[in-house]
Amino acid sequence: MNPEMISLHVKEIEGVWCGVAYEGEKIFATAFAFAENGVLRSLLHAIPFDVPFQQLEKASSFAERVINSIKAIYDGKDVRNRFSLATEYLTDYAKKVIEAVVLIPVGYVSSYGFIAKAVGGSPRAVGRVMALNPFAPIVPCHRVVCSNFTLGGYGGGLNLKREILSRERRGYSCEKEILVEGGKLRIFPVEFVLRKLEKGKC
DNA sequence: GCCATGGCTAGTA
DNA sequence: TACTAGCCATGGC
Repeated sequence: MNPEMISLHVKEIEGVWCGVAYEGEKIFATAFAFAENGVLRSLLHAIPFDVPFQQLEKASSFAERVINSIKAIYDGKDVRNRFSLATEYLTDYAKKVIEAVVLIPVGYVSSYGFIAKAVGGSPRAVGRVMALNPFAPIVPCHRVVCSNFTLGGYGGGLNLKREILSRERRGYSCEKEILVEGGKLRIFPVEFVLRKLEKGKC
């Protein structure tokens, strides 16, 4: 069922602009950036085009919770809030990819290719879903990198992706497998990516 | 480098 | 609708 009115709330916390598009306790899009305009643009791009929206000065407590979670994820904290996401506007394939990415824990990354092996489809298609992910960083697309542990891409810029990953460093050293819908997903310590980046600098 | 890949979108009829 | 061309945050050779 379509929402009647989507509310937008955007807030700056310690230099980072976080935003959420929501109705009741359901999230239609989230975004974060270093500029208010960037966040608003992402939100407006992601919400269903045929639904009216309003920008609120005063957010609900739910929106505050979401905004705080976005900032906590940016800070590299282990956020375990499970919000209700409006995935019904996504294709079945995008839902599968997003459900797998949500399960990648803090301190680990996976690759476009391994996600494609786990849920089906091709690495390129996974990259496309990540590029269109309306729920960044609640759906942690920053934890999806290339198979050679280079960064790949990121809507908010690769510097931002590197920044978040370096905050998520937990000192893990072993890869492992997690169960996702459709199969097993191989995940790797974020250290693999950060080491590769540090080598690249020299 | 180059090409196969596959999901998605916009344009067109 | 249905089809098609073209776009991509890739991967493998």
